[in-house]
Amino acid sequence: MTNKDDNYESFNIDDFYKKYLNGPQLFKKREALEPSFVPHELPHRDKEIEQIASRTACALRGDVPSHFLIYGKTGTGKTATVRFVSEKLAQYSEKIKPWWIYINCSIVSTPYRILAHIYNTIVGSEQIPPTGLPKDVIFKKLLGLLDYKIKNSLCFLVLDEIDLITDTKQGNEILYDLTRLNENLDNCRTCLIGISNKLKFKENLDPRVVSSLGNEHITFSGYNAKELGDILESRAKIAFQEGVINEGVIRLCAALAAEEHGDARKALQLLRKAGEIAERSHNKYVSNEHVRKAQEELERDHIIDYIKGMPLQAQLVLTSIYLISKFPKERIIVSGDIYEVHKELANLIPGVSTLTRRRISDYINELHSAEIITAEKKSLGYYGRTKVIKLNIDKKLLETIFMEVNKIKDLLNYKPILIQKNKVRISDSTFRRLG
DNA sequence: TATCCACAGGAAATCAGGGTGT
DNA sequence: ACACCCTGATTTCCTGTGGATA
Repeated sequence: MTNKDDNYESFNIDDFYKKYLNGPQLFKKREALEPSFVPHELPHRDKEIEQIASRTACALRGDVPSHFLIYGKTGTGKTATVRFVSEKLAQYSEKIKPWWIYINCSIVSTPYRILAHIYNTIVGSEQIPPTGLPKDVIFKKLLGLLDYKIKNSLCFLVLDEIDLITDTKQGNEILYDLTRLNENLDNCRTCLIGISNKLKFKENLDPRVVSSLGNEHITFSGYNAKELGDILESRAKIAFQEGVINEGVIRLCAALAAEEHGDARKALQLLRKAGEIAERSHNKYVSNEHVRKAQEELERDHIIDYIKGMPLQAQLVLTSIYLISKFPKERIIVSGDIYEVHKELANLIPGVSTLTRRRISDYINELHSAEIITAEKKSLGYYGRTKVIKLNIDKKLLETIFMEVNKIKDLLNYKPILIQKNKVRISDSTFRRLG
């Protein structure tokens, strides 16, 4: 929920709704632009559809496909293609239709929950509680259920964003267990399909898992601008009223999304947001200007959501960085400074504990990979090895975000002791001298 | 050339909070 | 009531390290 629009001195909701209803209606079916929408056709994924179809086709003859992996960056149609093929496969399955169970590892992220999710999906209710039982008990229950409920048939287990669980020992273990499920089953067979955004995720995969899962894989490449244009066009026809979208708008959305890695999700988001902006400003059609605004807003929204969704301690780490960078004097921010300032801030808020260096270091890394800050490892010789941190986002934007976070808004004018005393770990001149 | 700074970051352990079946 | 389980956040313990300095 964003409430940018209701910050007026007095907002009249009745007028607003009346005006809204009388305004132009641009959308016909907005869902067609959502990431979860599975279209009837998937332009420019013929090769990929064919590969997945041929890997899984033996299911039609009662054979068991071997496990496989799918690689490709976000918005290249991996999940949509799998869903598309699964529906087609069901159409052609004469006797018993195979089961398809989708597991999104960004949500269902622990071994216990993966097992519970599979079990609960098959029985159709929450029979396994969210926590409390031993894992092996659930595993045995699941084996029994598969043999009983999916008798003489096949169950596809699709693990989306599988790379999110392979960085831990437990994650690897559950994958190993899942790949060997068939050895413990009598009547039912399973096929594992792993979907990953990261190409190099195999690196921290258990070699035993690689051998049964990773030998075969399908790669989805990004769409180029023309292909994105085709996708947008076919979706726009479903989503918008006639005449709302012109070709230039589509080309612009496609070009902007192609600049990333050919991300269709991004292209669709852009188009949807542009439509919303046009509607909000009572325009009858979408213009290039709306698209550019949409891009800005999406970027902003993304940052705002991310920061607001961070745990308080992470927000405090970011606040520390903000406070150090706020004071006019150019200075180098290093991890040690952040640790000190965070300690001060944590002591100012009741019920918040200070963290160890180790933990702060993890938060710094997280902020770096979210591209909110840049943290560059630097060796300063006799002055040690540290990370040099820079704030990547606009300070004003950060202020407005933090003004809405109760525990933090009062800290925004706090002057950290190391600023007060003008303590500098590594002086600017030293830093410059060392390059 | 040995030393030493100021951390980085991996692995395992711990803790609190929420749960289980008996 | 009890022993035991899972999870997520964090701590503890630890080894590693690039390069200016003595």
